[in-house]
Amino acid sequence: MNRKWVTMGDVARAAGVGKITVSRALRTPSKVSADTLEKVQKAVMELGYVRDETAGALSSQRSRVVGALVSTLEQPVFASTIRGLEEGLSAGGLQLLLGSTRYQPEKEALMVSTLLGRRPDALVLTSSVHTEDTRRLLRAAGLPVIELWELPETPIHAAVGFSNRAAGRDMTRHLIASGRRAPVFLRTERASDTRADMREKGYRDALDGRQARSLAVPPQEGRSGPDYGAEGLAQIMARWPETDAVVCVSDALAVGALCEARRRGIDVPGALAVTGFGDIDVAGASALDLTTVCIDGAAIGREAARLTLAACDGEDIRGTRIDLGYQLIRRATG
Amino acid sequence: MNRKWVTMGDVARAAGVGKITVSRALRTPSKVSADTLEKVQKAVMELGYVRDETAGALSSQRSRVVGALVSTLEQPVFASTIRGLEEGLSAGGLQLLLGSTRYQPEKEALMVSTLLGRRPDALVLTSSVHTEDTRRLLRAAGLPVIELWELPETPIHAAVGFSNRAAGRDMTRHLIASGRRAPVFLRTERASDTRADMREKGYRDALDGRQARSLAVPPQEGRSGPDYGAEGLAQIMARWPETDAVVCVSDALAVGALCEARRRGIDVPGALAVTGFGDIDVAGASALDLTTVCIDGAAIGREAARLTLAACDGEDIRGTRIDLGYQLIRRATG
DNA sequence: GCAAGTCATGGTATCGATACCATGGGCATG
DNA sequence: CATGCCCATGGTATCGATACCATGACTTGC
Repeated sequence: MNRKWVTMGDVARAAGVGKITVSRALRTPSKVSADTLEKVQKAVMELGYVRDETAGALSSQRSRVVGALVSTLEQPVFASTIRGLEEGLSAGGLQLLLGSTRYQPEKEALMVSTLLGRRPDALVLTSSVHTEDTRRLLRAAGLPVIELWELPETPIHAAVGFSNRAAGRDMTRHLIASGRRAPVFLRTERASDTRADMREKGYRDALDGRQARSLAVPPQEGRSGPDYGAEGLAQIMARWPETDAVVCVSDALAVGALCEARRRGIDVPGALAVTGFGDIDVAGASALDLTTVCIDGAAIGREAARLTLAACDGEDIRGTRIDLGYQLIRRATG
Repeated sequence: MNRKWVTMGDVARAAGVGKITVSRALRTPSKVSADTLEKVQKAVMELGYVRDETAGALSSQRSRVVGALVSTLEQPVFASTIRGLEEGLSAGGLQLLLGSTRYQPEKEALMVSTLLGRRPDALVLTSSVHTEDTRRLLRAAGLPVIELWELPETPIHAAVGFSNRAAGRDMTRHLIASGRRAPVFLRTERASDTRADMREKGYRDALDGRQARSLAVPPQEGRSGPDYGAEGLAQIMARWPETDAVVCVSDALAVGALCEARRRGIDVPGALAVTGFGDIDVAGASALDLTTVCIDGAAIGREAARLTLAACDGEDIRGTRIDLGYQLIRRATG
């Protein structure tokens, strides 16, 4: 394999100018005369030159890379968030370096450290609960950090999201207001899924003294959200037969729970309400028609990109908290 | 914001050794005595040192970064592919730099060029049809390129995937074998979605002379797969009332088509079969129970990672074509 | 008409880590 | 005991682009 790259020096020689002029022509064309700009562009085209951003990052101390960490990409709303983020960043000339923690808190510090090795200009974390190791790393690095999907009271620097707790509370209140007496919260068991924790807290808020019941299905390799939902519903009905509503932590679980309920001949929504979270694309399909909470993942990503660009422009974003809210979508299942 | 990073020189001073020894202690610990290794590690911990991979990449001419390009992350199987890829790469000490083309062919060359700016050690492209610009860039860069999700006759270097055409053909044949006479192919209209093109070709192969009918719904901002599926079904029934099967290019479309059919009181699968593609997690849920083609996206990603690591180790991967196949999942809708 | 200022351009040092070569100590071998 | 080799370590040049400062040409204003 050919391992020779054309360098800025080659371009400079071909164009008959100094290297630095080539650099300016590409980075800040306004600082170069129209004449030389043209010569440089011609040489760039002819040689097929692609600037080495790594070298540029080293000398300018600005990498034009933003590191992002998500728990998983396989939840569609996170994928949308990343899309929004990537669109916004690339419009501003920044690139995205992606890592995933797979809900393992001990991986977070490791991944942050790996990302920091690339000297990103900012970091976007899709989570707001961090280990002490992670916090130490972030403090030492001293770069802008933007947290997504939750709104901590005191973000590290800035946060974009909505209140998972309020969303869980509103959904549960809605169920109670429409006559449900014994709603149960259904989730998967994950040590560091604080978004799920907050939704569950919201559920408990709404119950306010009444009996709160929560079931957490342990995740297993090779099984999917709907599997857990189906299994969870079976366990719930076995343990608490009087249950008349299941508040699921995600749409995937809700779809599984809903189908399992129907399979057992339980009348939904007559005898049992089932609600989800996220409003995935199939949630509104008429065979499911799931009552859920709609989150605009792409908007969260876009807003995060906007903040990131501002921070990279030197703006002080500390203390910014942007609440993008959520929307309770009432459909057929509750 | 603090913009000062601890350097290798700082660590060397603190540990009382030379910089180069620190480099070796971190990169190839076996080449350093146990004694100095310990001293270096202690200094690293105390100073909170994180190696600057950018600088390392510049001097070693190996970035330990792999660029990946996908059409979209919002299709769950691509998300799984990326997960598999990322898991495999990070196990081998490589990082993933991600870009997305959003099905716009003219964006591909731009994105490839942007990725090449980071001097990746290899490139993974989730597509096999490239513009001439892209091919020129790849040739000039001369790095290993791995194509996913399709199996071109002559891959640039290596390819991992399955035959979309065979999958489309098998699904259609299955429908014909079970007595369907007038299957219609339903897809979204995207200029460069060659995977959809190949599935459609397979559909035509299976019809072999009989009348092939295909409907392409134009994509619009803010609408989702199920929307297109529902709309597509409506148009199909209006234009070709005798249709007794709809072969959808994706599960998301199939869910929409299925629900729309039911809403119209069409008996599925009695009067109409509906099939999908991808086996998304909710496809198997009993309310849908969709007949579809299952693709192991994560396996494609893992296999791609394996090849990438081999290529980075200097192995010649040219000509490798790995067919991971697919599985026709027969459920209730056809 | 001359000082002051602006603009385009180039030279050189620098960013932080690694490759390459050099060096010196310790050990085995004859 | 001398030779030779290996191992651990360090010095210096280098990767490719940019920051900073300098230079010279040319314009502007009184």
